Parts: sequence; C-alpha cells; structure tokens
Amino acid sequence: MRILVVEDDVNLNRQLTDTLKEAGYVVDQAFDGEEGHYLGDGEPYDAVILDIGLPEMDGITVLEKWRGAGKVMPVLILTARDRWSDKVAGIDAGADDYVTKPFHVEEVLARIRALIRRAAGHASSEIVCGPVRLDTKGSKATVNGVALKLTSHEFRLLSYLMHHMGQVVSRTELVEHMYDQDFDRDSNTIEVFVGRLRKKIGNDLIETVRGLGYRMQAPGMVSKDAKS
Amino acid sequence: MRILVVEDDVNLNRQLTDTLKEAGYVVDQAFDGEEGHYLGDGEPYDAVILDIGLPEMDGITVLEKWRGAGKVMPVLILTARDRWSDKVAGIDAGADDYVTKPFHVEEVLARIRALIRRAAGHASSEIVCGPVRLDTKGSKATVNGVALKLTSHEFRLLSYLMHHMGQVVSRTELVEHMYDQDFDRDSNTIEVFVGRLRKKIGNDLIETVRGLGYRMQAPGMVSKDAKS
DNA sequence: GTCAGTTCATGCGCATTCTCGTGGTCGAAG
DNA sequence: CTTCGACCACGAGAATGCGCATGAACTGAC
Repeated sequence: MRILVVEDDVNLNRQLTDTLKEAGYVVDQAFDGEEGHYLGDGEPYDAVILDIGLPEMDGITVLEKWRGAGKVMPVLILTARDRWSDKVAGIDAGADDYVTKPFHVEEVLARIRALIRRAAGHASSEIVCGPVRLDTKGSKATVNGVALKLTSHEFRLLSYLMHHMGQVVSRTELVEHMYDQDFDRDSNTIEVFVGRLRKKIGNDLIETVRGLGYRMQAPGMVSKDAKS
Repeated sequence: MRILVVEDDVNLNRQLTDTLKEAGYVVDQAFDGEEGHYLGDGEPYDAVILDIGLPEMDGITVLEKWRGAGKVMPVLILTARDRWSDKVAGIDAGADDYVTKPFHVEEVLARIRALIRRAAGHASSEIVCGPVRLDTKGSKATVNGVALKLTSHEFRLLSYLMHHMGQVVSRTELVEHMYDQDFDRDSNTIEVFVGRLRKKIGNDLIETVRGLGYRMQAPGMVSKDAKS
C-alpha cells in the first residue's frame, strides 16, 4: 500500500511518514501544494493525507483538481480545529475523511487503515481468504490460525492482493503499490515474491492469470474448464 | 434512502432525526444499544448514525456484532471529544466515519451524504448476457454460475462482444481492440478465437453475420428477422 | 563478520497463440 | 435447381514467449 503525505510542516510530515512506514506502508512526501498535486496526479496511491493550509496551492484546490481529473483514491484532510468551515469545504470537494489538528498519530493511522479497507470494500479490520487471515490493524497474518512470518515486502504483497481479492492484479500495479517512486521495473522481483509467498501460504490461493497478473481467491470455488 | 439513528439522548436524537427528515431521508430511531442492534440487524439501512455511549449495549459492541454478521452499510459513530481512543476503537470495529460531540448538525449531514455516495461506488460491475456473466473488475466470467477458464485473448474478445451486445462487431474492429499495434490482418485468428469461445460458452450466444462480423446476444430473443 | 532480506540472471517447461489446410456453409447468378 | 465463389469453422501442429525455480550477488543492520 502506497500513501502520499502532503504537509508543509517538515516535522509533522516526517512524523506522519515515519509512523506510516513503521506500519508497513510505502510513503511519498510532498511539502507544498504543487508538488503534492503533481505526485497525486501521476502516481497511483492507495490513500492521501492532505493538509489544507499549504504554500503554492491550497489543499482544497489540489483536491478539487484531482477529483476533476477523475482521481478517486481516498483522501484524508488535515484542518485546524477552529477552521470548521474548512472541513465542510473539504468534504464537499471530495475528501473522504478529515482530522483536526492537533491530533494523535494513532488516530490518523486508524483512519487511513479504515479508508484503505473501505475503498477495497471491506467492512471489518480483518480480511479473510480461505485459511488466511490478514489483520490490518496489527499488520499480521495467519494461516489456519498459525502466525505467518513474513518479510516486509511479502507482507505488502499479501496485503495488496487481499485488499483486491477476486480481482486480477497486474505486475505493474503491484510494483507501483509496493515500491515508491523510482524503481527499476524490468526485473522479475514480483515473480520471486509471489513464489515465496505461495510457499508460505499454499499454492492454491494465488492464481496466476497468464498475460494479466495474479488473482487471490479462496480455493474450493475451483474454476472448472467448460471444454465439453 | 433510509437511515437509522441510535442515540440515547432524546433531544439530540430528535434533532438529528428532524434534520435528516428535512433533507429527505427516511429515518428510524433507537434509544439504546439493544434496540439499535436489533433494528440494524433486521432492516436494510443505507447508513447508520451510532452513538458510542449507550445503555444496554455499548456502541462498539453493536457495531462489532453487525460487522460480524456481515452487515456492510456505512456507519457514522458519535463520540465525546475527549474520548479519542473510542474513535480508534470504533474505526477498527468497522466504522466508516465519526463525529465528535458537540457537533454542528450540518456537518453530520454532509458526512452522511459523503458516506452514502461512497458506498454507492462499490456496486460491482457486471454484464449479463443469457447464462454468461462478465465481471469486468475481476477479469472473470461465469456460465450458469460455473467459472470459465479463459485465456487473456479469449477474455478480451468476450469482453468486447459483451460490451457491444446486440450490435454487429466487425473483425477489423475486434482486431483493433484486442491488439495494441496494427496486426497482420490477413490471418484468421479472430475466427479461431470465436470458435474457441463458442466451445466454452455455447454456440447460441455468438451469432455470425456473414460478411460483416459477429453479434453477441442472449438466445431466445428474436433475432431472425434482421436478415431479411 | 554474519545474517536476513532483497534483487538479478539463467534456463527450462509448457500454456497460449498463430498458421495452415481441409472441408463445410451460404448466397447469388446462370 | 444447380453451380460457383466467397466466406467461415475447426483441428492439429508449430512457434512464441511467459512464468517459475533456482541460486548467486548485493545491501544494510547489528
């Protein structure tokens, strides 16, 4: 999962970024409205944290531009407590959530989790796929109740796949959401990680769709070949 | 749009209910946790406003029970300003949003609107043609509920045909949409794929219109008169 | 240095796709 | 009605290149 943080206060930005990274997210940073707009417009993020008061370009304007361009990723805006009207303006501009400053970082984290989860269409903080359970709250995964030991990239891969269960996820998509901005994409890293993950959770869960990508799905509903 | 308000403070409940009704929603009221849980479990709501501090059953518990039972309607929780940990717990229990007391009623209204709007975006994208269902989001197709195993080109073909149901689609058109570059046109690959697809989904669905191309259509619908 | 995690390179196996050839079907003209 | 030519279906083999396993090289943390 890849997140963009747009916040001009350097300390606050770093604080948010660090916490998110610790929680296993890939994070890009922007320190003014223009940079933020540019990144959010060009890169595929799973969520954005956007300050309202920004140099160069106002947060609301940034958000409106994104929505006008058809961007639908969840956006959490940060507002000052006394600027009540900002919240309404932000929500009307297409924000999915807001937090008022000052805030507890844990709260932002929880809301980001909820937004990402919601965007994928899951109600609770646990996603289940056959024997595999993903605890988005604790960044843990279990197979048949046994805790899985995953490296950070393996976890990110599993997490992204489980958030998009039943859908085919392309390699490019995976690379873009597992790594930040610049990454050499002509290599077979993704295949390697898929292979390793399969070894840990079982081969049946991640189906490879030749030419398109991978799809995670509970087995049992085996796709039957209708070649009668 | 039908909304449930679970709030034990009678005045606050009525205030919310009135505002929502004025805005054109249908509103049900509950004044304690058990009643709220019962209603939310049995009736289909488009959104729920849920207070955390409730007699009989805690709001968080109510929410967890709903989510555990598979209810996915958007829930907005109300918390006291100083109980920030409640917010985190609520969000992790599956709340979609929260508002801290005291609040402006317009704000609650704006957020309910946002929640309903967002929930509407999760409608699955499916095209149906007779026994065939195409899940464009998951790159999957089923015939009579049985999952089809399609190669990527077969899927692209089916997808294009189903997006233009009832229309005659020329070979050239298909080639142009199934391949990126210009493609050696004097080959019969399209025929081959149509043949393979027919084998998998049944012959009746793809009709060949001699000299023009193919047309996909649910069988049983009168299509003979078009050839006079 | 050691170790865990990650990236890169290679070669093989095989699903997928393309080509080709034959035979069948349709429609119009004689 | 018959005949002819164009169009189409389909099977089978050939060629392509994708996906995977494997192991070695690389990196950073301690």
